[in-house]
Amino acid sequence: MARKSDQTTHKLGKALNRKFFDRSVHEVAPELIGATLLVDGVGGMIVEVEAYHHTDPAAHSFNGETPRTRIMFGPAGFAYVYRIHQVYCVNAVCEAEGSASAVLIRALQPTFGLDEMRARRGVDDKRLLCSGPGRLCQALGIGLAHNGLALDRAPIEMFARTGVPDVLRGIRIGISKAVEYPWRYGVRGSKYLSKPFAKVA
DNA sequence: ATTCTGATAATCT
DNA sequence: GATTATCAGAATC
Repeated sequence: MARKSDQTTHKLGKALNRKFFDRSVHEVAPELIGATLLVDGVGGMIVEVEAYHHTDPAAHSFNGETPRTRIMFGPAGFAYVYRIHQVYCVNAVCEAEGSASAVLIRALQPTFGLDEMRARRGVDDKRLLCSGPGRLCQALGIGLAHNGLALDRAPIEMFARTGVPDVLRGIRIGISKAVEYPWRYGVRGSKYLSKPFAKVA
């Protein structure tokens, strides 16, 4: 059921390499807004992310390395995938090896492979394809098999944004610790956010 | 538009 | 046995 508007693409910047991620999460997270994430050619523009720092009680890495969080303690530029309830979430590991910081990818604006995403998700509404960390993993076919994969090698591709979008900042969602840290970023007015941002003056 | 509840499984204590 | 960086559907404002 792809309509013409579904096939609209956006301009892709240069491919992101590991160097891009080897900086503070607080620099990388806002710059990922407007970038593009594809897995096997399916994906879209990132419209919402959250930063998790190793000094942050809400981060999985806060209490030290465990088998699950091993990837977060490795070098930057790799995918950390974990399961929560019945879905998966993807993160981009940032900063130097051992810093255990990552950016959670929370929502995409679907642009490539709409039909495949609809088939995997079992819904038709474009707004429900990738508007949430679990939804976008299902739409792109991401699972535990992707844990530890490099973000700059097949099947994963990431591209820089070509312009600077209007980026909003706010408090993170769905966590119970360090609730007040304003480390969520998103595109102002996007229809594809997992939740609207609270109004800010 | 906001709030709630149950599903369901790996991980850690 | 407790916890969880979620989702969908239902109920209520």
